Amino acid sequence: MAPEAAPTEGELPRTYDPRAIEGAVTASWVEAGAFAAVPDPDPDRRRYVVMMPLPNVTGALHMGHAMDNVMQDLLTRWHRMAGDDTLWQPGTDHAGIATQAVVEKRLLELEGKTRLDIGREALVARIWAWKDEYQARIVRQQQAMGCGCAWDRQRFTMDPVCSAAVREAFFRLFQDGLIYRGDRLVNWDCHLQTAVADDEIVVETVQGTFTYIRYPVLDPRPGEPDHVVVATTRPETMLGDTAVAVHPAPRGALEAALRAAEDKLAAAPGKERAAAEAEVARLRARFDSHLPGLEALARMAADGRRVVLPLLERPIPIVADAWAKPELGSGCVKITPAHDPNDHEVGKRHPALGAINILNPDGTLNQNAGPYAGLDRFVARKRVVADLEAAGRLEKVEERTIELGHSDRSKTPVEPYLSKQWFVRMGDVPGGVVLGRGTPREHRAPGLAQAAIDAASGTWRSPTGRALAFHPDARYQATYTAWLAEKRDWCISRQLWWGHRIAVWRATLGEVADRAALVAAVRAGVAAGTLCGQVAHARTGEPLRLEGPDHLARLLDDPEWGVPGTEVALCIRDERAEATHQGPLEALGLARDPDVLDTWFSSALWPFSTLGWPDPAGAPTDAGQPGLGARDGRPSSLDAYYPGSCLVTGRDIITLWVARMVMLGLHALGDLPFTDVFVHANIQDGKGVRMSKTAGNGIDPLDIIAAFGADAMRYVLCDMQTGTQDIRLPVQAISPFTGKPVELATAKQAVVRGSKLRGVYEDPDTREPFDVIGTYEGIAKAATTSDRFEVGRNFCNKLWNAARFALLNLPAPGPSADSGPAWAPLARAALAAEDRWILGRLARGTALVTARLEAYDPSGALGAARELFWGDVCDWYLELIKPRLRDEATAPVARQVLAFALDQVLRLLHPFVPFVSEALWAQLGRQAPTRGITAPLAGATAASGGGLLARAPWPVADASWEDAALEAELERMREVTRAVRDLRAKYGVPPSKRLDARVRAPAVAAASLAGLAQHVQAMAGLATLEVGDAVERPRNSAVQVVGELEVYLADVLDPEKERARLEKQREQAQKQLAALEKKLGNEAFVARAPAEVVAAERARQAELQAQLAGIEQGLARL
RNA sequence: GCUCCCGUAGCUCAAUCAGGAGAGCGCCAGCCUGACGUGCUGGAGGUCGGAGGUGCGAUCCCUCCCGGGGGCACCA
Repeated sequence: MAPEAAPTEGELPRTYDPRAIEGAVTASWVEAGAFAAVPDPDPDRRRYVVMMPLPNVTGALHMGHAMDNVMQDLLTRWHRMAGDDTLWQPGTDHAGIATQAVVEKRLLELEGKTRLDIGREALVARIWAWKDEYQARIVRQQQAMGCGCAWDRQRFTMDPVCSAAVREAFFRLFQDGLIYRGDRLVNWDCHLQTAVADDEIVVETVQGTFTYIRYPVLDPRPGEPDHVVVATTRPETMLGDTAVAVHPAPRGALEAALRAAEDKLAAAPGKERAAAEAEVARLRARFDSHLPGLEALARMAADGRRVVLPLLERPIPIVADAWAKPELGSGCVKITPAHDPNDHEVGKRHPALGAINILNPDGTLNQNAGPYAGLDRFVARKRVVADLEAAGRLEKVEERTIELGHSDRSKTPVEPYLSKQWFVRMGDVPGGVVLGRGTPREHRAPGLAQAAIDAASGTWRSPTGRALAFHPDARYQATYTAWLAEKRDWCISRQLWWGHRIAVWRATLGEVADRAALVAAVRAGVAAGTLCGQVAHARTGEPLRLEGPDHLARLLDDPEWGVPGTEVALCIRDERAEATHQGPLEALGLARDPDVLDTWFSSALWPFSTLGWPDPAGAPTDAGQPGLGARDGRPSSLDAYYPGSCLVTGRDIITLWVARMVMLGLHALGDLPFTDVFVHANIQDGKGVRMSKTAGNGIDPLDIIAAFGADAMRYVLCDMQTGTQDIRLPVQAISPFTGKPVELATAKQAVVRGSKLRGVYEDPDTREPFDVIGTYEGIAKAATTSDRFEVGRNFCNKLWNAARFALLNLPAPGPSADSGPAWAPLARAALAAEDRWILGRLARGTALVTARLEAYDPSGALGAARELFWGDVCDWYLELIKPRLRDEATAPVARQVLAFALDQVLRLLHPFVPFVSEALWAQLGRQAPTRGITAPLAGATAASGGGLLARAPWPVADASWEDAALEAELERMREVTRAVRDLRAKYGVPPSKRLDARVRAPAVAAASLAGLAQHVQAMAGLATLEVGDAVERPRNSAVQVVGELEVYLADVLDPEKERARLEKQREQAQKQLAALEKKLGNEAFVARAPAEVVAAERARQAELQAQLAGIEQGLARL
């Protein structure tokens, strides 16, 4: 067919154009409900459940998310094809503090207003609008990537279904005494005015000061120091000091420190010696300079002596506590229990000290700061220092770099702040905790954290026999276990407006109008299971769980508890119960806690909140969504899809999220939410910085899809996913002003409205700002690109064209199809050698791809599929059958094998490149509706199990096609072909020139090669080929030695070139042989190496000797 | 400070149990070969970060050094 002829009906276009197929393929999936999860009534059907690591709605997805999503899609498509009842649950996360911060920031930037200006209701409404916008955008991105999620099950952590689960989980943990409210030092964000978790803090090195302050000793006696010196980076906190501490036994502690330093010096490698020596010297000097004073102070501490806090002139005690290290600073330390975590611990050891909070939530000082009340903490800091100096109490001020924790959300320094917060108890509890209460999987564990640690221990099994394991690299189990082992209680309250409001109503008894009515209400509620409660001790604040309907009544008669300061906290189970209880409780004087829950609390429930727990049948799903309850003989979604299978994520949320899902899944349902944690690589930008929404260095996958196609992007992501090695992705932005590419690794961040917005860069030519992640209104959005994705597009084009070639040779579709020969089973004997060979390769390739997927090795799996498709099918099989396809007598068998090979390749490639494979599959189905070798394959047509490739069965390797002898014969044929091609290239013979060749080979090899001679001729462009064990080398022929074979190519001899070429080969062979002979000449090697290694080396020696002999002969005949 | 990982071709990354170093891109040369120039054929290119050690044998195991990154903790 001439190129300019119009394509026949149904013929594929010449060039792969992703945009022409992606939309239609997506539509066909959606229309068929290809990814819907419908619980199978058969309890023995294998399930495969992946819960999407819910992206948060602060912004759009970048390449890092694309990697995460593609990995999940790869696994779920594969499992769906393999026949599993598969659910990939999509959804988004409200990301409490992050989203509120983004919206608040925008409010301030665009309208100059704060949340207090517009109020709680209006702010929350704006956040919902933001959420709607970004959730839609995220879904668009995921669908464009080809994500085969159960889209009709889309959930959001604050939707009614998930909210019901959050409320129930909180109620149950509260009821079990695993949630309590306590006085804790939290990390306080003064800007957002909320507590933030440890992992929401970024520590930055900043320039700071060390302020040394003198505290005069009250009534010093002769021989005693008249003051102590303490140092601090935050001088204003001295206003909250309640003591000064000194080590109780300074000499012993100093000696211990000196010994440690000396040990370190002894072990110090060269570079660290000088520093270690200096440290030892410094410590020795302290025995004279500091120790006497410290010992005096230790005695004074034991005596109950005091110092005077400057400025406020408050006497405070000297206490003895090992927290004060004689080897550091002055050896004394100020104790501020309300504003320093370590001091807080000291405070607990000396309860009489109390704690003085000097901060207001907004970071100004409160009335406890006396004359400094009302000042911002940074203003107060300066004034305190100035006043100390004026009072002569300032020893010195040092400039120093300090590590300062900043809130990741507001970027302002966090303050340790004493406040009441809600916590989940992570540690072991007396009697243990009940996991999966009321389920068939109910069992006990020492505590929540321990339960999660045990789950990954290797020996533990859940009641259903499941355990947790990390893939492909088990080392992340150590991260997980190490974090859990600390068993630090989890602060779950946030002082925000956006989130799940805690459903607890509280009051002190003093505030309760009618105790009898309260007792009655609690009795009724607890008995009905709609209320549970805790009381907090008036003095210690220690919580006590109410057990049984009458517990509160008894406590109120107890003089220890029945006092006005005792606080009662009641949790209302759900919204229906709230309708009953809220009014009466509030009338009694109880008020709802204003806090909301940490986002990770609702995220931790994701594997079952999405499935309708605790009541799938009653779950208030959205309009158009399927119900989650059991019906039509099918189990509920919860029963079908919990416990799940695999969690796919980057390593950064192993502790934040994975561990918490494990704990809360075990607590609620008694089983693991998944058994496999697949930790994939993170995508880094060109500078090696991990892409993240907050860093603003993300790249929009839609840009890459627009430029190269979704399949190309997926191909490259899969190919990059090797182990857990992070991947650098150099990216250019296309300037919206000049159209020129801008290398982002070197581009300047732009300053817009006085601040550096994340993800906004400056055009190097126009100096105008552009935005690469598309978050900012009014800033031009730049498309991004990276040439790393070209290989993906090239691969897809190759696949497209190979399929196109096959389809051009298969019967045309449509009414004329019946003119072609019908499908018929093929006997092995009817197949040509290359047919049997490719069937063997397909079997081997299928097994290899499957094995690599099972090993969580997407790159290996894709590599195997690519090698099979490109290396075997395209480079050899298609070329080998071209002559047969031109001959109607031999074409039908070749066509049938070709259709089968294409079928198998498309199935194997589908999880990697779903769009192009699905499009080609449709065309293959039209032209070869029945496919197979000995029997028709399942899943090829609508009649045999559904027309979509996404739902077609995964190939099963048929090892009976593997034939080692045949493979060896074909391999010899390929080697001879390559030898001829190599000679042609070396001698510059144009491919169009037909040559005469001879091969001398031992009889057996010669016989098999002769049977394949026509292939060598065709593939190497030969006019004639003579093979035998006695063929003569023609005069003037070049020679190539291939193992025991010698290939002669006539009429190309240029003696000088030939000599040079052979000499080079000889040199190489000699070099290798010499190394080998040296090895074999080593008696120790022969004696001590394994026999099979020695034998292999001997065989290789023989081979090299034969080759060398052939080369020598060739040289001799020149 | 503790701890983990990484360093292999110009680039981005592989290499199972220690036994002849690979892929893709890029580069060089040739090719308008009956689907594909987003292609085909051939080729060059590596002191496996450095130095020691153990082994018959080290890219691989051990120690130290250099360089890069992550996690945890702490800072009077």
